[in-house]
Order: sequence, then C-alpha cells, then structure tokens
Amino acid sequence: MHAVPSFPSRRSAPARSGGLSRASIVDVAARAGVSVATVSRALRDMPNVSPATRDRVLAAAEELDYTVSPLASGLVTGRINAIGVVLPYAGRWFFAEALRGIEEVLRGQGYDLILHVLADDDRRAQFFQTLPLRRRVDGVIIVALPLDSREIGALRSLGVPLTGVAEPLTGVHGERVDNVGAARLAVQHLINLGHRRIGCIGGDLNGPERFSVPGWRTQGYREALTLAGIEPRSGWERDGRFTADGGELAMTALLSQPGGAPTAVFCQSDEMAFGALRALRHSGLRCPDDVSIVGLDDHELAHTFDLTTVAQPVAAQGAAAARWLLHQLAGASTEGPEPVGADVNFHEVRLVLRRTTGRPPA
Amino acid sequence: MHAVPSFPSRRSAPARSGGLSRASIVDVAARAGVSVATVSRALRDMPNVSPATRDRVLAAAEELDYTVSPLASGLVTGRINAIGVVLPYAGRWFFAEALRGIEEVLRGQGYDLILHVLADDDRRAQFFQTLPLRRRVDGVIIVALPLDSREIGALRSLGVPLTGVAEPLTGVHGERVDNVGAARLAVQHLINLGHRRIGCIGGDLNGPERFSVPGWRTQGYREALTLAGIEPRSGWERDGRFTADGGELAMTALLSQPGGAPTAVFCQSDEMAFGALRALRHSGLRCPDDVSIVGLDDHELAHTFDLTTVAQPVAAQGAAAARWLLHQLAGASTEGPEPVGADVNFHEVRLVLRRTTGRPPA
DNA sequence: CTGAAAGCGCTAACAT
DNA sequence: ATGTTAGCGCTTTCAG
Repeated sequence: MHAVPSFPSRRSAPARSGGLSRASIVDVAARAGVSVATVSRALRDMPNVSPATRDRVLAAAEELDYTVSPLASGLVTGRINAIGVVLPYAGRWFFAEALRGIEEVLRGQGYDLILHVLADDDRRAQFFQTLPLRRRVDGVIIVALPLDSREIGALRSLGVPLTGVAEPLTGVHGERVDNVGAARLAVQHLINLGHRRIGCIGGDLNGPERFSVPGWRTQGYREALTLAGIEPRSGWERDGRFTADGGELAMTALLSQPGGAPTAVFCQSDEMAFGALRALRHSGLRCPDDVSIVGLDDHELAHTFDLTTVAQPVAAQGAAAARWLLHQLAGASTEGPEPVGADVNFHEVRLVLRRTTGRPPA
Repeated sequence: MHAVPSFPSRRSAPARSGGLSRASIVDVAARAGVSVATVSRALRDMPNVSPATRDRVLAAAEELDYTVSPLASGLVTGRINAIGVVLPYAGRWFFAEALRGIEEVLRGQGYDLILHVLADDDRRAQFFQTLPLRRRVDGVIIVALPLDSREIGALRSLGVPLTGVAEPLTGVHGERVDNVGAARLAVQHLINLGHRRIGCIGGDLNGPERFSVPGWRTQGYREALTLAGIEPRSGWERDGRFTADGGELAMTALLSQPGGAPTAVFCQSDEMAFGALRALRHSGLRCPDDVSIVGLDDHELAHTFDLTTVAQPVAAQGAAAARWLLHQLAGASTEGPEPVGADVNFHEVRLVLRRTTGRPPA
C-alpha cells in the first residue's frame, strides 16, 4: 500500500510497533549531517544549536516523518509523560464530564491520559494489589473515589504526585465543592419557598462504599433545617443510592410516610431527582404543585426535565486537578523533596431555578 | 515518610518516575543469584527455567517489590501494551458506555487504555496532524467517529491495527448495529399500533459532521413507512442534532406542521426523545395519549422516563472491538503481513416496550 | 537449563 | 556550537 522507497533503519524492524515510521534519531542525524546529540537538542528547542543547524535537523526529521520514541526518551529521563486517571464508574455523567476536563488539560501539555475504571469490588481490589499504574505514569488523578489509608498508601508508594476530585482523600490535594454549603443552598431555597416539611434523598451514610459526600450533604440538609427552626425527622431521610431507580424507590417510601409526606424533597444528585420525578408521576402527583423537588449537580439532562438544582462545575474540577498535577511535575525539579501542599481547592456552586420547585400546596 | 532501608539501585535515581520501587532486573538477578537473562525468562513464564530457579527468582522479585519497566521492555520488543481510544464526545452516555466495555477487556489482558477526546474541530484537526498516538499504542479503536479517507490513511500510517465502533469506516473492521433494521423495528412498532402519521427526528443528512448513522436510520424509517403503504412526507423528517435540546426544537416544529402534526414520532436517539417529551409537556400534550414517542439506544435514563425504545448494546460493541484488536495483535506474529479482515460484526437490537407509545388518538 | 553480551532509541554528561 | 559516549532497564541471540 504505502510504498517505502528506502528503508531508513538498517536492521530488520521489530515485528510491529510504533508504526511504519521506522526512522530513528540516527537516521535523522545522518540525513542532516549532524550528530544525534544535536538532533536531540534541536528537536527539543534546547539552547546551543545554531539556527541553521536547527532548520536542517527539523527538515530532515520532517522528511523522514520522524517522531521521538516516548519509550526510549522516557527510559532515560525517567519521565513518561502520562497521567493515570482512576474512577469508579459511579455516575456516568459525572465521570464523563470530569474526564473531559482532565483530558483537555493533559492533551494541551502533551501528556497522555491512561484510564482505569474500577467498575466493581473485584477490579478495585485487583487494582490496589497489582498497582498497574506503577512505572507507567508521572501522576495520578482519583475521581470520585473514597480511599482508605491503606489504599492511599499504596498509591503514594508509586512515588508520583496524587490528586483527588470530588471525594476528599486525607493528606492528598483535592478539587471539590463545599458539599455542606451546596446542600444548604438547595434546602434553603425550599425553605424560602415556604416549605417546612422537607425530605432528603441521599446515600447510605453507613454503607460499605464509604463515600463521604452523602454525609456532608445530609449535614447541610440538617443544618439548613435547624437554622430555620425546623426539627429534622429521621424518617424523612432516605437512601437513594445515587441512582435514578434508587431515587424513585426512596421517593415512593417518602410518599407513604406515616404522619404525612413531605411537600418538598432535596435529592443529593440529579439522577436521584429524576427517579423521584418518576415516582411522583406514577403516584399521580404533580410537581411542583403537590411536591417540589430540588437536585444537585446540574446534570446535562436536568434542563430537559426542568429540574431545579444546585449546579457544580464538574469539568472544571477535573481540569483544575490536572493543572495542579502538571504544576507539581513542573516544580518537582526545582523544589524540595515533597513540594506537596495537601490543600483543597473549592469550586463554586450555584442555584439553578427551573420548574420543579414552587410554593407548598395550600 | 517511607523509610527506605537500603537503596536497591546503585546510581542516583532519576528525579521522579515510576515510583519508589527502584529495584531493577539487575537487583533481582543479584538477589536470586542468577543472571538477568534468567530473571527475564522466569518472570515471563518462558520455558527453559528450572522450577527451583524460577521460585528463587519470583521470591527475589517479590521481596524487592520489583515490576518490569514497560518502557524498557517495550523498547526492545517493539510492543507497548497500550491501545488508543479516540472518540468525539458526541453523546456522553454512548461514549461512557462504550469506554466501559473497552476498558474492561483491555485491562483483563494487561493493556493500557490511552484516551483521546476530539471535543471540537480544532482538537480533531490537530489530532490528525500531529498523530499523538504515533509510537505510543499497539492498536486504535475509533468510537462513533466518521472519518474521511485522508484521516483513515493517517491512522493507517501508524502501522497498527484499527477498528471502529458504531460509525462505519471504509476498509476498517467495525462493530456496530444494523441501523436500518433498528429504525425499521422502531417505526414498525408504531405502525403496528395503528399509527399512519409518523414523524422522524434524526440528524442532519447533509451536515458537515458526516455521521452516517442518521442516514441509515432515516432510510429505515422510510422503508418501514413504504412497506406499510405510507407515503413519507419530507416535512415530517426533522433534524434534532442528536441532542435533547435539538430534539425538543424538532418536536416543537413537528407539532406546528401545516397539514397537522404526526400522531407518533421516531427519535433516532433517546436523548432527542427526552427533548421531544419536554416539547410535548410544554405544549400541554400528553404522551402517549396525544403523541407516541419511540427512541433508539436504551439510554440509562430511558427507563426512568418510561421511554419505549430500541435497545442497542453499547458496552458490548466496545468490548467486541477491543477483543478483535487484541486478537489481531496476538495473531500478528504468526500470520501474513495484512491479517486484517475489514469485516463488520453486527450486534443485535431489541424493542423495549415502555409507556411512551400507544394507539393513535381517536 | 543458564549466562554473556549486544543492542532497542534516546538523553545527558563530558569533551572539543 | 557540536560531537562522543555511557548508559536507562530490559529482551534476545548465541554460547556454553
């Protein structure tokens, strides 16, 4: 198919690999009539290369369709120009969005993004056991994954900078939102509307997943209530498992609560809110006329379903994490051994008013 | 923090890289009292290593917490154990789901997944210009991305096997569904229900994106109509840009069609169907009483919104593509130069009945 | 069954 | 400003 006039390299090429572009730095050097060292310098825009030489090298490289082998250069420099991203596949929307933000930043800086999806407990256990990231990345971003200290220790043993998105990791830098504040914002909106009977659909506070987010959001919910002089009722806090189906079940339970149902419900994620909306529809109840619903996320479909919600910037959190990591890598050479500030960067949330919240029924 | 009793390697380690686990194959060899060649063999389960020796090597490796450097081994073998996945970020759900299927297969075989998101035209152009996958992957999976022959050529020049998911790529192996058949299935369902006035919301057939999927689905729509003796009306085919908002706009337009609105609409994606549902709601129309809606995908939220749809297995398509690729790589050594069969593997679709379709209004 | 040695393609001293 | 050379850590002939 592609006729190769004369084969650049002198040996029989490896069976298959980086492509037909077999030219090596030696070929470029020969063609440009300089040494490989000069080629290396010219290609990386290093000082001490005369403009004329540089041009000649660049031309030769171009003609031979040459690209530096990341393997070879990584082997000597010890940098591999790749970042590992690990996520649990909990909440597709969230993860896809965070990934987009991360990828954009990484690509812009010439870093590869190596993805690890810890879809279930087995994969997760195996991941921490074998640590497949070892020797393969210059840094790691953990997205929406709560880790215990043993797991964090394992990751630390990689010897590369770490950062977390959404879930707090003790001792690790993080990008996230103030979940307590976000929840309070949502619930306060309900209170402002005149609601006093307000339910909450969140995650299991004592479950094995160890997500801390539901804990905070529940705390925010309670705080808002207390501040308004409303006594939180434990029966009005339900577990929706952060899925649409879970949200539906939780809402159904709320509706048949002894002592009357709430007139408004704060759902700790938009997907659960979608499920709650379905429960309402199937119960013949109208939203917001009978029951108000407020979510948290601003999922891409929240607008489509007219869901009032507290928006959080997901791609931005991912992008910020990526930027932080690259910054660490850049500074690693100049600064001391542990330049890490295990600090947290909080991102803004905002209330997005749509049509699932209104005044309580008379 | 982590006390390192005695540093395995003898030279000052590179500033930062594959981690604290600095032990090299030389260290393992020394510890096991064998040569590096034997270590290499033992670790890769090659023949010609006595069980006793193998055990000793394994133990030594374990004690030193040794892992093979993928860079070093890749450099000599020419295999890098990574697969590139490139996708357009068109349809978050689809892409996240496909990615999940791909990742699972790749991980199982010890391959890394290197992600490239071609979010906009700039990134896309840049991608094909610089080909950042070059020398970095053993194969490439293209998800839901239509490519022209120049772009396919560029990818081919990588010299690694290629495969496509969802969108057909001429001359490239692919995993997808029969889009014509899927559309016919959806529309036939509406016809069976008694509908004769059936609209279609799809993508721009002449747009710059060159997606071929909308073309086929539209063809399937027309075929089903024709087969039932119904004359397709061009005014009832609208572009919904494969987004919820686009679907809403298209549905609104359909509703104000001169000569009356359709009683049923086939949406070429579930996300557009969600938008169409919103248009109905805002027009005070009920579904399916006034207008029936059928989608295509079986998006994770389709169930939540009771959407009747034609389901396609997305993760399975991704997984199949990954398996095909690995199979090519495995066979590459034994077979001839181009072992590629640029064949297509079709995946089954099925109608999922829910509550957005019913008999036409009397 | 095991070891010695030659690189893979590149970068980083160290010359010049 | 440019060239020489010694490896980075591993796999792989080729000899034992």
